[in-house]
Amino acid sequence: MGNLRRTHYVGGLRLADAGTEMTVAGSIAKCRDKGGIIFSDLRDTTGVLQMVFDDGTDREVFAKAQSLKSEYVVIARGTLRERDAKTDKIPTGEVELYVSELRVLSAAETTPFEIRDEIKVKDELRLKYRYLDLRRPSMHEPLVLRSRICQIVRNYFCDHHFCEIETPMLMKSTPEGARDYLVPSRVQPGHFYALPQSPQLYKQILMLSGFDRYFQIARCFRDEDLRADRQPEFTQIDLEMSFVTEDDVMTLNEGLIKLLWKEILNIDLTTPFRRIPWDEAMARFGSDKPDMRFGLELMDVTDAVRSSSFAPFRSAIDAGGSVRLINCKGLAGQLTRKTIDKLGEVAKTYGAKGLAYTRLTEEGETSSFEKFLTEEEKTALRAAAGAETGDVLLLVSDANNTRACTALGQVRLEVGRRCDLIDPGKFEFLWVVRFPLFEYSEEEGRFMAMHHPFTMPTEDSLDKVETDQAACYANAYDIVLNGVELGGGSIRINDPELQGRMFKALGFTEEKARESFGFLMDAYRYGAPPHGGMAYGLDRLVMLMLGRDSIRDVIAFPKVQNASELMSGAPDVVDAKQLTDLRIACLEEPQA
RNA sequence: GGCCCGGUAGUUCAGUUGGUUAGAACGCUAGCCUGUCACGCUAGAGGUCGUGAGUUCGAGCCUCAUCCGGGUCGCCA
Repeated sequence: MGNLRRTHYVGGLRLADAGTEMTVAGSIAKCRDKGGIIFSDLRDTTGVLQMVFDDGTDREVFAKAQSLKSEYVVIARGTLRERDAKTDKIPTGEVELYVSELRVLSAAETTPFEIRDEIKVKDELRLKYRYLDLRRPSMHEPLVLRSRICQIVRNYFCDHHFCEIETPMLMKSTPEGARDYLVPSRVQPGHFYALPQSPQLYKQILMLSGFDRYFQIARCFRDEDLRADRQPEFTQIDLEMSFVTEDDVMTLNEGLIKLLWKEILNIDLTTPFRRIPWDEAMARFGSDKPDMRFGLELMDVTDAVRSSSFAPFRSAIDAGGSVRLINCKGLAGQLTRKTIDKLGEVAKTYGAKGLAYTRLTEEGETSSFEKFLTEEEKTALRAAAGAETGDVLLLVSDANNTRACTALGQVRLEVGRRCDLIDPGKFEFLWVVRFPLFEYSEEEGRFMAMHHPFTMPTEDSLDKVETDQAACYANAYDIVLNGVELGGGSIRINDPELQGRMFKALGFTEEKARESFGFLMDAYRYGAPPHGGMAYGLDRLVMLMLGRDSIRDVIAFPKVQNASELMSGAPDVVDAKQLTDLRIACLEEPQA
């Protein structure tokens, strides 16, 4: 850099700074060589500034400017001045740097793709050259904002008497839950650590250690298949509090969300957020994370068609199931036969047998099932639905009520998207509360913990833990934003006797429980304050705040669908020696 | 593990019923241009059509397999 040292970042330079002598540094975003005058855009981490060279410029400097190409790294000194021709396309558009000294610090080969926001490039290529992709402002900004968000989170919790504590990344593998990433122990051959799926057990222990309030921005690992909003490693904002109720946890966290939205987006949110029991969320929206930005609520119309001979309804009702309906008000124009067929595919994807419909248009009505109904049933159904000309009724029947609701809930979302019912600028928060304590697993043939095995049952469920697991509810809560689960938590069991009953209800033998969670059960014997907490998916939080639709946009080096990282090429084979040290043999030859 | 979509210049894409020399835009290279900002003008270079096999006189196009990427169901306490 010679004698040049940066004095200014470019992003904040305005007309008021004109006349200032300064030195800036960054990369060349674009050159416009007009012959006698050269414009060159300089990009640093804060923004873009135009540099100018003309016949008043030192000849040697002008020659250097002619040689500039995209992505060359430079440092330049000059005087900031008002532009002759201003632009409002960039924030610094009223000023430019009239350069008197220029140094090329690093030349650059032609990049595999242009470093501009407007261009479309395949994800595969962008991820292989992630360092180039991250130079683009639209990829750069989310990470800068993510850092600010973390700072606000830290300050908020510290201000509220939380203690930030790091918990181990190498821990004991636990049953239940997601598949663990395993790490072999060299000093104890055949023994393995697991990477944490969450700091859950440690944070509960910290409450027993008397820290009263804990938080951590913690990396978590789950060896499961990826999605647009799921990465094998991700970050949680994790917190736990002693001597609190469900309400205390929710209120404190509403404060955090309100602060974040104000500081980052300058949006005033209204708190408290609404709270909806899980049963109601499922019945009205067919989801435990309902998107509340639009209506189209589900209705239970089982009674209207209870004696119907329509076979799908008949079999669902006879098996103790139900018939659910949404009335797509005034959408008959948009929901053509073809579109309804597509919606039927959606319903089937989520386990429904099909999607029944009635389309009421000016020209007449078409229905896939009403010919099987009596006039009375038809009238009752339409009355229940509040059906009018222009409406489309969509129905799912299933022996399993949750499945019926879930499938129709997904249809609801698809109708919302297709018919443009969702305002993308809206932020609709809610808490889903009173989750079921257990969930029946067809695969395991037993009840499993819906949240985790340390979740406190609700008062009215305490006596049913062993006897009626399907009717038990939990002091658990999820915070939901625009149809996405942002985070969740619960009040924990702090009574060893109740914890024992829970393990038993979950089908753990005494030995199995002891083997897996013995240290935790022991810890609770020495005095445990009542406590509860929650954890946010930080990546999803940042994604939603910035209006992105993939979690990858807010993670510096994300992994692709087969869990590899395309830039570095992880995972990769290792030396035979490394495996020998660990006493590990491969059952399958790795592919070259 | 299942289903759906995609892979053609550096990039994004087009490519007819299977037929001669595979096109466009942007980028790149060279030249010109003193107020551009998606700068403009002129010229030029640039292709194992993801990979392998098959059908055919002939394959970017059809068939099979395989690899890679995306979405999704299962899965994710």
